[in-house]
Amino acid sequence: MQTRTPAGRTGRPRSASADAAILAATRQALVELGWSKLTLGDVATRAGVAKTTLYRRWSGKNELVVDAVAELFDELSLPDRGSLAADIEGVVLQFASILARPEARSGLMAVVAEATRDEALRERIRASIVDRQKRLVLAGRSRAEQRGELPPSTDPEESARTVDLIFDMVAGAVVHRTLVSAEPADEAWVRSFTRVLLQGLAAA
Amino acid sequence: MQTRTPAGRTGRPRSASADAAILAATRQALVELGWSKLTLGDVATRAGVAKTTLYRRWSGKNELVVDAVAELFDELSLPDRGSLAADIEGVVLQFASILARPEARSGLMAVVAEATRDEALRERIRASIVDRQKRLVLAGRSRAEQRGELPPSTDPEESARTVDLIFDMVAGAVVHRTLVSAEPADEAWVRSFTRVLLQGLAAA
DNA sequence: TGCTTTCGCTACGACTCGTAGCGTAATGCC
DNA sequence: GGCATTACGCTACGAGTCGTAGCGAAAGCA
Repeated sequence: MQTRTPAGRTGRPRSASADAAILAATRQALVELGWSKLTLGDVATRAGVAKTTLYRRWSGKNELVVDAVAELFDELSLPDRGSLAADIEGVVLQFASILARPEARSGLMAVVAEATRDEALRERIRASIVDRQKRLVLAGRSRAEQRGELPPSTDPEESARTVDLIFDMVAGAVVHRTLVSAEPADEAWVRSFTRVLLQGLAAA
Repeated sequence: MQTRTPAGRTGRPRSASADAAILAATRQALVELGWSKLTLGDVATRAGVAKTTLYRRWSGKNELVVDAVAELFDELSLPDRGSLAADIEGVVLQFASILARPEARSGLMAVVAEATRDEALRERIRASIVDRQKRLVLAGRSRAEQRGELPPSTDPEESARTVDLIFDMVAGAVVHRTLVSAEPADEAWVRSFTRVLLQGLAAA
């Protein structure tokens, strides 16, 4: 993923199956060993490639794990469940089920931690994980506006800020619940969360 | 912090100043090196103690950093600002200013990541950081109830669940905003956040 | 058939880890 | 004051990981 082989390029092309094998091996190693005990040499062995092959494609552990984890979030979708509340509950449950998987838990938090001191890594995470999933917030809002559950957005800048805020609130709450409080984000919790998010604390 | 010298104990007592020096050195190393490049040998040198002394008190890097970071959150307080909204805004801004410090950013996320595979570490984090700050949510609610801004809580179990939910929403949103989105949780953001938290998305 | 790039393999110096062993320093108990 | 006990600083050690270099073979393209 680091440097795709350009189209008009001479020489032996990089093996596409090696990429897939390496990313899968990375996730498997995250499950069995966790972030700190994961070594690139071990990943290479699991994937059946040489360590040097791995270093030719990824500059280090951080970048590799970002790519391995990013794929997990692509399965998120926003099926139409009839109401804004139901739509939110649905996608939050999906998000929670991904975060419940050990390869996502240990990998995601670790790269975020590393990203606090690495601007390029932060950008990579934002591009390949965060921004890609903001589509869900946008889709949910436009659907709610069509239903009349939310007033149509006017100011585009204000609108973008709101999307960011919602995303931070939803993703942040689920992550904190799952990883810090270490309690499951189950249906009961998701219902309570959605109620507060939509109607506020005062209404409860 | 690991094993305080019991009262009626013979032999040379552990140096209390060494504890403080080690924790301060750990925070300094977190600022300069970040989590992944922080080594216990380096921390020992910075603190002016032998590496073996450090290992006698903490079993590893994880436990040491938890203790070093936990101290940062003890300065949180909940001054009475007159209304629930103002109280929340105040404490969220304090929390954001702590998370803006590099020693908190890189240290906290990293130990949370490690804790996904270490039950004892998770418990240590909960005891020394998370649960200790839930007092803020409790204080804010009881103050709001006295003001009449919130209905008095009846069912104690339901009440405890709500406290946990609020805590996950507040802490999660600030952490996500600061560390993942990498945008400052400034006054404008905090005001928007508080408005959604109290009145809900539908009202906005 | 040449040219180019990737591949697997081996080997390497540099570094960190966590522990052990030693002699010394500081305290409580008799 | 002397003794037992524990903490301390220091040094050294094997084990493991890091990221890179060099090699010959393989796989594409002109």
